Amino acid sequence: MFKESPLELLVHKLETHTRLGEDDRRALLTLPYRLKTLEAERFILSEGEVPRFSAVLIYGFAFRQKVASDGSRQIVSLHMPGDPVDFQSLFLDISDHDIRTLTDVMIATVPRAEIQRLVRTYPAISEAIIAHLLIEASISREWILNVGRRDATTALAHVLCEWAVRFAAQGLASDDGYELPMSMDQLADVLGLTPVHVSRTMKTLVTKGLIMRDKRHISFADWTKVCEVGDFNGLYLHLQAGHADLREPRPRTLSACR
Amino acid sequence: MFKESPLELLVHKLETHTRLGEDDRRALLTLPYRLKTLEAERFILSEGEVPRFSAVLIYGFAFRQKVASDGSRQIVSLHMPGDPVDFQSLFLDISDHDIRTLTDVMIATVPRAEIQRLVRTYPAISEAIIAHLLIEASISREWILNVGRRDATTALAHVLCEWAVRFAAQGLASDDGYELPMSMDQLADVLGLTPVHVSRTMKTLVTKGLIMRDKRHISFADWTKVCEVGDFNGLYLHLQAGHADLREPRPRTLSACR
DNA sequence: CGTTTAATTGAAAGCAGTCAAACTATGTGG
DNA sequence: CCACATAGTTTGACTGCTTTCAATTAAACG
Repeated sequence: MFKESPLELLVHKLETHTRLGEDDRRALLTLPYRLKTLEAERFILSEGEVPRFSAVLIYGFAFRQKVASDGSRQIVSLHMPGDPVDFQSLFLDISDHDIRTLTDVMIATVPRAEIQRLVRTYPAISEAIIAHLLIEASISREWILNVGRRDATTALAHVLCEWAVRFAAQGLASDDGYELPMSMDQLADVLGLTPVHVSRTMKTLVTKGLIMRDKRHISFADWTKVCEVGDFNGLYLHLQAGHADLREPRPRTLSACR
Repeated sequence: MFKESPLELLVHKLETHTRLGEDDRRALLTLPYRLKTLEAERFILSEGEVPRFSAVLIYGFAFRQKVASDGSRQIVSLHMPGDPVDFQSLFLDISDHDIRTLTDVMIATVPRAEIQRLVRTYPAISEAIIAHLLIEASISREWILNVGRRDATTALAHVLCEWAVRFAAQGLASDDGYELPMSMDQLADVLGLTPVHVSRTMKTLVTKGLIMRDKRHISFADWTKVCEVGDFNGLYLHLQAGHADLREPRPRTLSACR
C-alpha cells in the first residue's frame, strides 16, 4: 500500500493541489505517528472533545456528523484514504462535530501540536493545508445546496456522481463503477431524507436506466445522463485535470463530465 | 468607524481567535487596498470567475450563494463587517460560488497575491487565517444540519439565534435585538424553503410569544426558549467567551445561551 | 396618490415521512 | 446441510409538512 511511511498518503493528498519542496515532504514524513485500526461505526473524535491528536486516514472510509436535539443526524462529509480528518479542529479548542469510521479503517495519529509546528515552520505546508481546507469548504457548500434545494432524485444522483469522481481520483473507482461504502440509513443522513425514501429513489434511478446496482456496487449506465439528472458539474471539487497523478486512475467515462 | 485603516477591522476579526504580534499587525495594516462601495444585490465574485482580488467587508452585509440548474438558489453563508469574504478562494483557481452584497456595502480590495505573500511570510497570519477558515467551516456544518434535518420552525429559530450571537459579537445587536438584513425571499434561500412558508413560520414564532418583530427588526421575548426551540447552542461559533473584546458588546440576554 | 415591490393569506396539490410488514442476505449452531 | 436469528432493504398504505398558485394587503417611493 505504501513504500516507507503511511504518511506518504497525506503527502500525496496535499500534493494534488499544491507543490511541496523536498524539505516540506521530509518534514511531513518524519512526523511521529502511531497506527491504529478501528472497526466500522467507531468514533475518531466526538463533539465537545478536545482534540489532542490529528488522524490521517490510511485505509477505509470515515465521515463527519452532527446530531440534532431530536436525535436525528446529518452526515456532513465523507472521507477517504489520505484525508487528514482532524485538520478541521487544528486551531480550535473543542470539536463541534463527530468524526466516525464508516468501514473498518486504519488511521495514523499524529500529535496535534506537531502539525501546528509544521504550519508555523513550513509555509508550503501551511499553504497546502489551507488549499485542502478550501476544497473541503467548497464540497460543504455544494452539500448545502444538495440538501437545501435539490429533490431526492437529483440529490442522490449528485452524490453518486461526486463520489464517483472523488473515488476515481483516488484510484478507488473504475470504469465499472465503485463500491458504495454506505447503508441506506447512512445515505439518508447524507441527503437529509429517510432510508425508505432513499431506497425508493435509488430504485427509480435504476428503473430509469441511469445506474446499475448490485448490492452496494454502483455503476453508471449513462454517465453523462446521470450528471445531468444529478445537476453535477465537478468544478467545485477543484481537481485540476492537469495534475499527472490524477489523469491515470481516473476512468474515461468519469472524466467526461468536465 | 476606524481610526487609521479600514483593514483594522480585518486585524480585529483575526485577533478574536488568534494572537497576532506587532509585526503581523503591521504587515496586515500596510497591505495595499482600494475602497469600493457597492449597492445591494451586486456580485463581489461570481462562480467560474478567477479571483484576482480579495475583499474585506468594511460595512454592510454580504452572502455566498450557489445556484442549481433549475434556477433555485441556496444561500450558504452570511458575512458581516470585518469578514474577509474572498479567503475561500485564496489558493483556488476559479470560484465555485457567488459572493453577493446583501445591503449597500463598502469593501476594501487587496490583490490576492499580497495576501498569499503574507501567508507565506508570517506564520501567525497564516494560523489566523486557518482558524478563521475553520470557524467558517464549522458554521457551514451547522448550516447543513439546519437545512437537512430541522423542520421550518426549528431551522428559522436557529438562524435567528445564530445571527443574534454573531451580530452581538460584532456590536451589531443589542438587548433590544437586531435588524435582520434580509427579505423573506433571501431567508427562504438560507433555509431551503419557500418565502411563503418562511412568512408563515415567522408568524408562528411571533404568535407563540417567542420573538417580537417590527418590519425587519427582530427581538427575543424569551431568549432561552428560542434557543430551545431552535436547537441552538453557540459552541460551534467558537467565540471564546474569554476574549475581552467580545464580552462587552455581547448583550447579557444573548450570552446566556452558553 | 398612483405605482411598484415585499409580505401575507388561503386553498389545493405533492413530495417525502411514518409505520408496519415482507423480503433478502448473511451467518450461526444444531 | 438446514433451521433460525439478525441486520439491512424493500414495499404498501396513509399522513403531513411544505410547495404551488393566486389573490390580497401593506409598505415604499416619486
